[in-house]
Amino acid sequence: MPQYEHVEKVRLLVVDDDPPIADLVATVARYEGWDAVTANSGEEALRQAAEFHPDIVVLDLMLPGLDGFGVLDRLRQSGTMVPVVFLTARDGVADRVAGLTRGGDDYLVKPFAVEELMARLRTVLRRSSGPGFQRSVLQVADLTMDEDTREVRRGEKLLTLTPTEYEVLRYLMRKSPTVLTKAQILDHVWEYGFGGRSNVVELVVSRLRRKLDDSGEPLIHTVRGFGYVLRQAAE
Amino acid sequence: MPQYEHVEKVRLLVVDDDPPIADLVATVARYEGWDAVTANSGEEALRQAAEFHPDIVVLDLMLPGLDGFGVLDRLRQSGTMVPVVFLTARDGVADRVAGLTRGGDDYLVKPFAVEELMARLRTVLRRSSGPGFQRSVLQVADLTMDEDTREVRRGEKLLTLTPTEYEVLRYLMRKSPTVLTKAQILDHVWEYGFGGRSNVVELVVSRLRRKLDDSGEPLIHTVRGFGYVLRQAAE
DNA sequence: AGTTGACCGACAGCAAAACGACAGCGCCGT
DNA sequence: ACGGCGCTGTCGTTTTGCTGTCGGTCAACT
Repeated sequence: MPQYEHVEKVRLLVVDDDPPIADLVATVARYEGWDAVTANSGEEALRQAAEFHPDIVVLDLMLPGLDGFGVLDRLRQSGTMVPVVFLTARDGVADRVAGLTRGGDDYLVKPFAVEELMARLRTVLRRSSGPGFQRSVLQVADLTMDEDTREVRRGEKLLTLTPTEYEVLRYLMRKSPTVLTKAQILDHVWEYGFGGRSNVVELVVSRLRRKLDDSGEPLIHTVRGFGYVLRQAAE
Repeated sequence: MPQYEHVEKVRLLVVDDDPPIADLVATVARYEGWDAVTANSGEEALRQAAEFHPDIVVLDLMLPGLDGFGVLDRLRQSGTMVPVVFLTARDGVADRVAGLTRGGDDYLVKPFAVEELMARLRTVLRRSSGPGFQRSVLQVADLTMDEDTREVRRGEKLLTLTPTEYEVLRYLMRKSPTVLTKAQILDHVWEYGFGGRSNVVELVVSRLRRKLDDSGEPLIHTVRGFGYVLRQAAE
């Protein structure tokens, strides 16, 4: 079931001065089976990095005192090549971030969706773990999703999905054949702090169905009173 | 038989300003062999959390004084990652609930059914107790129920159950081979405060029988004048 | 054979889900 | 800076199918 396999648990360090955010990320990561620790300041981050030896770091750029850039410099000075995914405010330092993402690192704008962050983390890990990294292709029945090229196919047929549709489908595919509630989908795929009603989930599912269930048997099933599943219909 | 196994008893803190509700939940939990304490205000909840060190918390969001969100914040600030299942009024704070299932927590709308609550608690515990959590599959004779995929099978044959049927069957399976009275089933599977003390249970059992006893020997047996059991017929 | 409890078909009310239509917004190209 | 287009989410309507009530029939125990 898991797409990315480590022999050992992935070790994640989350650095954000807003404890709820740091905990949120750490919690979600632990649910994926990772080891996660948090730091709420740049200084603490350096301490944790030295002790914990993370495989990957989520680093907020906007930190009081020693900021994200500072943390990054010090990390690199100490010789560690640990990959980093940056977090930045929307209108923050977007241009300066661009230069940071060369080494296989990545960045995300706040507020983000947790599934999006986890996907980026998995991608960065995959790319940075040795040279011969392989593609990540999700598959459920005759539906495939290539996370590198963002190509989605039902059988041979190429589907054109909007960003939201893509994210919802990825979540459904990743969790398949587990049944997900609308609240779970909403909470994982939409940005934290999104106020909208779970009605949007129905809508996106409806649009997804039109695109992918058009050709062939339905793959997205409604579990009335509970939620949705993506799976091949069992007999 | 139990899906989630603690070496020690599960420690549950129930927070609700309505004492009957809090006691109801605590009582059911104790009946399952858990340790349970109650708190009727946010302040008391924090005190209890500090003293009792629960493994999981049931937290009503609508509390006088320090409300559920406040309690949650304080809990998290104090560094405890204890998982929480929230209770909310139907048209109350349903919108503000967005984001709560993201960290692995869950929520339930009042009035709820006790078995539903217990099931959610077990799920959350299972998922948050370390990595590599396994599926929860109930089995009685050749009848299986996967609580993640909600797939129910009699032998190979896949059954399609409505939500109520599913809940009644889960309760029967979980308690098998104990005989349950209709009142017990009604009290556990239907929302507390459900008015119709009619023959709904008979009806649902009847519908269940048609779906699952159709193929093979009957598994649901009537104990006339008392109730129902789910078990393989004893010769 | 009578009495009581259980079973279950039929129906109606209702809640959840599907979806069409529209409006706001951001993004992009010019 | 402006205009256009496509994406997203809201609203409201339609559709679906679950749920519980009623009441007649059946089975079991006395």
